[in-house]
Amino acid sequence: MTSTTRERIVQAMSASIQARGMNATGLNDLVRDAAAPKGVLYHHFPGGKTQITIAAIDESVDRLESRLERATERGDDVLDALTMWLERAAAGLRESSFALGCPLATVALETTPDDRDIRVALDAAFVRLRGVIAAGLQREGRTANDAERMAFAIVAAYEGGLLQARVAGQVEPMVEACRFVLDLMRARP
Amino acid sequence: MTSTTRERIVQAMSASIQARGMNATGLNDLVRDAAAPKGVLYHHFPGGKTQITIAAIDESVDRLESRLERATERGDDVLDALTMWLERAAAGLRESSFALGCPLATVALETTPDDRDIRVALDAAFVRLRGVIAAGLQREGRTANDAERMAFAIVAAYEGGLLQARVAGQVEPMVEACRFVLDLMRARP
DNA sequence: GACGTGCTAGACCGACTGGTCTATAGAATA
DNA sequence: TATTCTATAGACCAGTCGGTCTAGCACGTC
Repeated sequence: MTSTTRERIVQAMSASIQARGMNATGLNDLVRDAAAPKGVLYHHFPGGKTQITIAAIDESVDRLESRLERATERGDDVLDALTMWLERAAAGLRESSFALGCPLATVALETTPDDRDIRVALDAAFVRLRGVIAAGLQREGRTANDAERMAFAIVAAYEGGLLQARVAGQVEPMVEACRFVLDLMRARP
Repeated sequence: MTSTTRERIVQAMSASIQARGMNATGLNDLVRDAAAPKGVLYHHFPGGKTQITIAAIDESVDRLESRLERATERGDDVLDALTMWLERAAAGLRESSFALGCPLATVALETTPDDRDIRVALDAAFVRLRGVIAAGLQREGRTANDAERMAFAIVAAYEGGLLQARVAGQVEPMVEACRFVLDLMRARP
């Protein structure tokens, strides 16, 4: 086993959130998937399920952010880079038989305003992802204001399209929604 | 009590899904909110929690569809009508202190492909809502293809924006994302 | 070797879950 | 009045939940 117990637990949580969501993920499932005994949860995550969820969010956004940075900083047109990202996301969704979604969005809809710590982590996560997109757009001459608004819209189209695609069992809702938004943006400098 | 026991249970489920999601809603919560004894669940919903969830989805989409039809069939410009809808949604979100979301999206992210019946109900729900929007756009001269694509994008922007707004604790992500998409569409005949 | 420390290991807990059961009240039909 | 059907009513069930506990193992450092 190359990874630490703690890492395996966080990864199991991320994966299960993508497929089933936070509330449908039991701590027993987690220790089974991570091949760990129950007690390690108490040791590594004294904050309980909330702490594991936040760790999974942080791990997910780290991964997403670096992939997004790599895609948008390659010098090509940012909107083209996002279109390619979209194609790969669609392929991945189909490969998973429409089982896997975005872990951030799923947890977002499972929380109430009382889950303060989780929502703070989620908000910070979306701020970072939008920041990468907006930075790329600004590098291409968009104003800070325009870039931020476009980032809102791009992330929204992706999350909202993905959600419709999963229940439809086909990628079209996600692909069409995102492509439509990206094309309109391209047409308007 | 003006409504039937069955209706009160379905409404309690809809409301709780909006706030907490399906998995965080216990059957005990439901019968408490509906002021009903446990046994009525067995009687009215022999299909268990799944059947209650589907009934809540159907009830929600009936309500949403009729409101959306009323808004888009008034003869005004459809995109203007949707902008007004957006303003009201933003006001409602703020009023709820960012507690209430879309019941369809929440359940969508809590289900797996194994939850076939629920996903079928959700897909049908989104098809109906997109259908109302696309019909309005076609009445204004858009082609069927364009109208459908625009409906994908509008619903996606709404759901994705709402999700970001809830964790951010401010309406901007939803308002900016939707307004941006609607404005771009207006600029392109 | 003794000791402290970081971590593994799994038994165990009360609370709660979705779901089932039987008893019965009330209205409609015979 | 007798019977039937629909719906209410709440006790009850096995299973699972998140979480806690103590025991012990493999390390270093004194």
